Amino acid sequence: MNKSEIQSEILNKAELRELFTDDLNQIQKEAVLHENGPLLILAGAGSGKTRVITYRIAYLVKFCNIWPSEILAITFTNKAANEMKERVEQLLGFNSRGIWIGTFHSMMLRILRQHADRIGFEANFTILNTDDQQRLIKEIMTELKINDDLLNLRYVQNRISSAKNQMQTWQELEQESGYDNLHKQIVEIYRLYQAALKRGNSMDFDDILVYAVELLQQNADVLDAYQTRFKHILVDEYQDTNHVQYLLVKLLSGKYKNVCVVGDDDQSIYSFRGANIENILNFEKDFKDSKVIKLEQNYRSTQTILAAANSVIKQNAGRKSKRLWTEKVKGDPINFYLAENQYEEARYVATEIRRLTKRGKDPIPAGNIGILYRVNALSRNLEFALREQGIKYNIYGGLRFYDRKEIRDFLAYLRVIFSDNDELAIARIINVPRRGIGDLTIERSRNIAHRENLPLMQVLANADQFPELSRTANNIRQFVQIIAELRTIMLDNQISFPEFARIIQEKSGLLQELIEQKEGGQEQAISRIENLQEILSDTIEFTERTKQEIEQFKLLDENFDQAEVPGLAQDNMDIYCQDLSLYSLMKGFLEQTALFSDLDQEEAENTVRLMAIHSAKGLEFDAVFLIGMEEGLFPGYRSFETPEQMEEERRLAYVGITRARRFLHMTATRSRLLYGQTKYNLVSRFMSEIPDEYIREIGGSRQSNFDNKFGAGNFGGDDSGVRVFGGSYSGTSIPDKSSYSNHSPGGKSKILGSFGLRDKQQANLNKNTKLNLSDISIGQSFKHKKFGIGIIEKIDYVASDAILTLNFNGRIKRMMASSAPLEKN
DNA sequence: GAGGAAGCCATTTTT
DNA sequence: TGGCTTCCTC
Repeated sequence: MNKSEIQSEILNKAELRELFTDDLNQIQKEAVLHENGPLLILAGAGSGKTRVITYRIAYLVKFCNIWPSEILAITFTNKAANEMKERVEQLLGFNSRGIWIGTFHSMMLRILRQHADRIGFEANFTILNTDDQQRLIKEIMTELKINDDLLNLRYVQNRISSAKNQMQTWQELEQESGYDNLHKQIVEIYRLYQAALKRGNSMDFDDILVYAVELLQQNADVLDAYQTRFKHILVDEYQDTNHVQYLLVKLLSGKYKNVCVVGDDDQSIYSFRGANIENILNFEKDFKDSKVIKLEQNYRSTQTILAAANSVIKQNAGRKSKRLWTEKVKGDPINFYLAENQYEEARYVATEIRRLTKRGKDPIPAGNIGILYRVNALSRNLEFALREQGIKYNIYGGLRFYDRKEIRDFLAYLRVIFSDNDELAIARIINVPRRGIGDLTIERSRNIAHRENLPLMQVLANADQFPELSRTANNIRQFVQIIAELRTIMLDNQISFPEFARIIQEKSGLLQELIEQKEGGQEQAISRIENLQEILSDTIEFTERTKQEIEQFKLLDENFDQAEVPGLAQDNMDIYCQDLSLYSLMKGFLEQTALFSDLDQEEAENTVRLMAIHSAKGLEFDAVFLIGMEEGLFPGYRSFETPEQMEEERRLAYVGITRARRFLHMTATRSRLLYGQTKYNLVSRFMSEIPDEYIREIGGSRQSNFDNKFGAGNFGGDDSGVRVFGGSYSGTSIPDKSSYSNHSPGGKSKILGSFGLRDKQQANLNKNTKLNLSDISIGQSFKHKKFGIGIIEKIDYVASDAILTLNFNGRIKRMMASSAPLEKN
């Protein structure tokens, strides 16, 4: 959107309408102007949905006598929320502060803080992040002495989380099925976990939504207040909402029914974390008399790219009917490159990127190029090749800033200084850096705290009074001393928050430890020190922002009659920080870091961006590289189990393809070294779903795996792929032999055997396969070193491998034939 | 309680 | 392959 076009301060209503007409197509306009009643906007990829939402908000305020504070707009991420705020402000031409724009979590948290007492919490309850959550669950499991191979931490965490997403309490989960021992154990962990959270006056992320629903369901007055206040509710990315979120939308919109949801069922890619595609598919049933508007004109991609995306996604059943179209040019064909191995694939990507950025006419800026992949592990090979070509890049995803150890440690110090009773935080840092206080001491101190009903910090402060702690009392005193000093500084309130943060890093010894590691030659320490500095700038930024926020609220206060503006008086109460004291700032900062995984990270300046396809949702690039288009990788081997999962993979492919504006490259390899194993994957089925006319093949046919019976041509003896590669990319050397170390001639001939597998389902020539595929059959029994005797119930053939579903005396396990430690019984 | 060796296991991610 | 956990020894 052109900023200068929208100097809305000087626009009267007629002119604004004019502007609407200019900027929106007929259908978008219809969506914006719809006033009352439920509205479903099915917005295809690149159809301008963000524009529609922001215009709609502006329209409601400007033309429909709706106060900003009567609007609730829900986004998928905090980043999206900030962008939306900015764009709405541009349109409105005045402060849009009163509008509640944010994620479900941040908005519901705001509500919960106001009414915490109604659900049995103190108003200053704390939020557990994923890490805290894991530690707590682990503690409980250790206490229960659970060491079952099937009950690993992640699995339990997932089960609890999905129960919560379904609004299932542990009691309800318990009733679900009675006799399964595994199930019982999960229920028991869930029960103890909830009890521990409650005891600590804390909740996890999922709880925020669960408790919000409870609050509204059980308190008619509270529900009525919010229903009355929020005359309009807008929800973005509705296809990725889960059941609890659905309930919240339903509850909050109960009075006026002015709920507008925007989404695209074809882009639903988060079912693994409880997103329910049915929410969007059933919207018309759930909300009576709803209007449906389809945005089908794509403003992003060339015809070729869009046609390819359409032909892939149309393989899915059960979609809302829609057909994206574009007025854009036909554009370049999609390049498919079949590489020998992952090194070549990476080098192809790097060379092509260089070519795009350096081309004479109309070069593509690096910042407009994205490399997307199904699994983060694929980014590693690319890094090397990109560096080799001197291409600047940024990797998104993987370990996030706030998940880093040193950052978590620092935040834990903040929490410990802030509160006496944050047991998880204390346990985390009491021995960081090393102070000679081990697990046993922590455990004992905790027991004392629970026994004596004292905050843990006070037990530590009086360590010498408890005989159990006498051995380490000296070390504990050292720790208590540090915290006490820091706390005094906080209460004295004489220095700024950033200064204080720096002092914490020094006094705690965190910084010193890293400096010593750096001097000892440990490379990682350098970036860790940088991260600690980075968080200092976060505190500076946070202080500034808070200052502004408080001022803006003052301004609102002076200009408006509190009684007149719905919600103003209330909102004034619940801003993060009431003042700029250290205490207040710390409180606000901790709250933010709990919810904001990436304090809307600065967009890196003009660098190529690497990320998992999931993270690319909502983004677009002039040129996109989709790498690793291989069966077993994308679609991932786990998705072979059910048609639903396969459809989600296909939606993911659709999302990936539709990120591209002009150029799209898709790549696969003949042999891929991943997780320490070389695999010979078939080219992804998604490639075959794109008609020939849109594709230009380089280095090999994408169809070869499917129609080539005996490996003639592309898998023949010569390395034609390499020649094309080496020949057509000037400036690149032909890949040296070392690139091929994983690809022996023997390996090649073995690929041949896997061709017919899809049809015959029995060839077995893959050297990785421990079990002979042609020998196994349903009903056979095998011996597993851990689980004992198991019987094969199901065999799913995948590429040159197979997923076996085995029944070990009632326990169902799935394993890959190639790697499962099974012996014939 | 610390540190090293051995074993284990690998999606996707936001809040 | 490599990052993380657990087990074992000092």
